[in-house]
Amino acid sequence: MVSITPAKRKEGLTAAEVEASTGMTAVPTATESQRRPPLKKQRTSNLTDQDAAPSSFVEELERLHQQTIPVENPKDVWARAPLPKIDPAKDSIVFQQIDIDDYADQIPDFIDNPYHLGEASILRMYGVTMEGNSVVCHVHGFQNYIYVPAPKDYRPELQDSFIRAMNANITTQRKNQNGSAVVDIDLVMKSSIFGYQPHKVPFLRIYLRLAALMPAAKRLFKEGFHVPGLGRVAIDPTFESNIPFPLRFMIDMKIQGASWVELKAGKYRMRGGSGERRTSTAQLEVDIYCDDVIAHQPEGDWSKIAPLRILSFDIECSGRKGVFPDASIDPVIQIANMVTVQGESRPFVRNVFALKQCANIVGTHLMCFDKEEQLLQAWSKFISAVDPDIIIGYNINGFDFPYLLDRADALHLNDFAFLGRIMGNETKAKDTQFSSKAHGTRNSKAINLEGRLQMDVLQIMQRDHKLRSYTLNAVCAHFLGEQKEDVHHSIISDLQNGNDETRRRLAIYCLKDAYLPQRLIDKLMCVINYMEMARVTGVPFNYLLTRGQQIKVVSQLYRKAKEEDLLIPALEIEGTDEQYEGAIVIEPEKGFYEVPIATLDFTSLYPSIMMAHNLCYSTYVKDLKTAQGMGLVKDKDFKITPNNDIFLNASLRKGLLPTILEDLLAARKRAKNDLKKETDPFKRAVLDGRQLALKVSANSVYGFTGATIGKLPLLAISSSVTAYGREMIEKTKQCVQEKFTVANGYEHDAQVVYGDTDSVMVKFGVSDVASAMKLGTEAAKYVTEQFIRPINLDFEKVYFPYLLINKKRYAGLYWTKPEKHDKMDAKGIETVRRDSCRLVSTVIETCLRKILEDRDTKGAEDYAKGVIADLLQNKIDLSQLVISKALGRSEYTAKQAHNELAERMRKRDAGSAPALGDRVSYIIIKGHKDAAAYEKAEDPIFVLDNNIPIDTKYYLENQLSKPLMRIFEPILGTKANSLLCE
DNA sequence: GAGACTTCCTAA
DNA sequence: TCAGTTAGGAAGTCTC
Repeated sequence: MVSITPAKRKEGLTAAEVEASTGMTAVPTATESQRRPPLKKQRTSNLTDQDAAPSSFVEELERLHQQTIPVENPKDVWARAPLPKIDPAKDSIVFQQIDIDDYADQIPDFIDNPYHLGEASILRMYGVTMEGNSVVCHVHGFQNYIYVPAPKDYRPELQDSFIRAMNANITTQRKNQNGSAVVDIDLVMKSSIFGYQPHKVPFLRIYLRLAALMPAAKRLFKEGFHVPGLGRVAIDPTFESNIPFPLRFMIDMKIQGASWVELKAGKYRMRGGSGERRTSTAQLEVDIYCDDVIAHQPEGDWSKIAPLRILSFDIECSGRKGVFPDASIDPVIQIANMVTVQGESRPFVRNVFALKQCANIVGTHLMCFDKEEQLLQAWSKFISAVDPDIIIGYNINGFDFPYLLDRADALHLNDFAFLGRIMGNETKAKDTQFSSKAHGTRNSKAINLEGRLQMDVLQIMQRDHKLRSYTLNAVCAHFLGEQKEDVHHSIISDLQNGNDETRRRLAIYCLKDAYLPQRLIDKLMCVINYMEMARVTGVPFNYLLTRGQQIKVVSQLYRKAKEEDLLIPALEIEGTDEQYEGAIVIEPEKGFYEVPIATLDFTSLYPSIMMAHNLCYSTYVKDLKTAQGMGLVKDKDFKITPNNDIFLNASLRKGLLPTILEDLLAARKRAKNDLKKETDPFKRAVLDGRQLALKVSANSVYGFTGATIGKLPLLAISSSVTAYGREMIEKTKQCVQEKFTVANGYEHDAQVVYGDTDSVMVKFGVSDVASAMKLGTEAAKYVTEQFIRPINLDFEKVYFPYLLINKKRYAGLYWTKPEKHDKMDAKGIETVRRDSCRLVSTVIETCLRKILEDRDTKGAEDYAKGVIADLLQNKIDLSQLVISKALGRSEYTAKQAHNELAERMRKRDAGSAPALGDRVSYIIIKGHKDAAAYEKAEDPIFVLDNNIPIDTKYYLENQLSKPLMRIFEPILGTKANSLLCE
């Protein structure tokens, strides 16, 4: 039996209760802040009774335990379902592929090998069968290739000479090649996607023996080389020569990311036993020829998801006081693990690997070790035994994995770091950097775990959700409405060095930190949503976390281009800083509107513009002269965009991007329809994830064409899109204001009071919501008729009342039905910004509610005055005053509060100081007169521990006053000033 | 002390 | 070798 201990519960306050009793409640607050307890002082030494008290999490463990089927030995549940007997002659193998990589090796004898290659690139697909067996599949015979336009005098007879010349040059550049670089050349008829080409022209498809030779081949063409019989050959750009090899394979074989593949009986060969040598730890290892892999499109029955095993883990290490743990010194003392089958609600493995004895925990398999080396080795074996498909945790890429690897290294454990599915492949942490305009720069680490997906929940949160803080604590409070029970790192060592009970306490914390990432992933349905994104865009699952937005569009573009014999050039990016004009923002008629304001929106504006006007690389013509040269006639064959760019009409050639967008939007419509009919919650989740992925994908096509630091920028597309958009908004405004007039028999003259990019806000003059809705619907229909299909203006909602503060800043009650408003909506103002302190957002939010919902401006004023009084009397809890900002760069020209603080913190303890990309929290403390804000910023914990006085004047004058004035002024006029003078 | 410039974050 | 877009408010610092 699993060791059962009756939960030893000492009654005590929960952490939240303790916090609540110590915090001050000067601010009656909106929902979000109620979930967040006030900042509490962290104890840094001396264990108290409370430290031995078990947490309420034990109740959760007990619940999980009660659902567990008892087993003799907890390790018995680790292994996967046994592999059924397979007869390769009779049984097909069907699995969901989740990861793919490639390597170079000798091609086995039984594989068809027409070029008699020795060593060649081999693809390796990893996956899981519906029965839950893990699979590694070696795919042979697929050669990487690039295209170049055939040189003018190229003739098929020159092929051997051409290959020899390339080989001579490539092997001289790269020595260690075992065999020649170029395997074969095909002469094919294709055309470039980049600019309209009326005819296909000859291209050379050059097959490379090793995938890794692609950059060398590309470079060779760029630099030029001599071909006997042809002369000097220099070609730039080459085509399709910058795509990752596994993706190339998937595109050509029509395999979508995370989709199902089938290996027919008789077509594959099993490894192990008397067969080929096994190289992986997967249950089933097979070889197959590339053309024999059958790809199933992820639709209908093939939308299902295999019973993937998800391991969530967390480690604790024993640090020294005030110093961040250092793997060369500080031991790993506990590792907690939870293993769940995707789609099931309960982890079937819950265990802790602990250093030194530890009291039992209900429903938890405890493994205690005397030596750290034993602990680490046992955990490594546990990974192989459980054989997880997905490994999750919080900051596992940034901390847990690197720490474990460094620690194993420090202890000279030679057999620890083999955590992937390929035998002999050592797991290492490699520094990586990711930087983009949207997400800034961030350093992280890449961990190779061949065949196992990694989902670092921290990274997922940072990518997908804009939050004020990304600590596990803050994220759980936000999404799960519950707190992680925080153990300050300085007491971890004390707990470890205490007794069985204190170590038990620590283990419970550790377990909960392993459980929470799983809860988050489940709640946000990350696995399903990411899989659907991989399926929709066709990229391998792990690209979604390790790469940017562009690869997803590239994958779709390549797939569509291939169908039409179009080739994609590998442009050298020269990082131009040239910008193009974006969307229009209509000058707002600022003010407080106590009449309904109807909002009309263009649905999927940019995608619909690209579809309506056939904007694409393949329909683009550089200039009029070129168009005339091709005998094209304006209007009949092409149109000139408001940006003065030329694109063909769809009647002459339908663009690829419009086709991709139509497919995406049609697929979304299908998914949404299916969703309406579906009742099974699991299938519903899949469909919902799909429609979301389809929408996001459609919207990112425009951004891709405008990405000047990108794979295939064509600003003619992006700037024409925005130009059309600007024209449309202007026209919409004009249309509405001209049609809805007293002169035309309407009650009032309509007025467009604001509009941004794809929307206009209309005051029809009517005083009730129902009439505004009716007119809004009528206007949307009328305007839509003025545009080309599929452009569509939609009536979406009414704001009433509506407070229009400035461009991109407004608030109002949001109505979609005339009976009752749906919610209060705020855009751009302090309530939705992460860089204002919580005091400001809650005060503004509460004032807005009083003004908009209660229509009680006086109440709002009194409330604001009350808060100001509390602030000046120091009655506001510290947590309300924390300001946070992202540390966006390592060098700043101007001094910045958050950066100056980060630097000071680095001097105190480099390990725990904020890193590039992290959000830095700070409080403005009292300083000498005239001190700049950056001199007065301090770490909230430091302020609390050292009882440093707060600069309340700063919070009043620099944080509260202006936002308050901005919302009160449109209502009270200059009277608003009196608010602050008392 | 005004205004240019830097930085962050949001709207769409 | 990788990295989606522009518009725009607001706060703070720098410069003269």
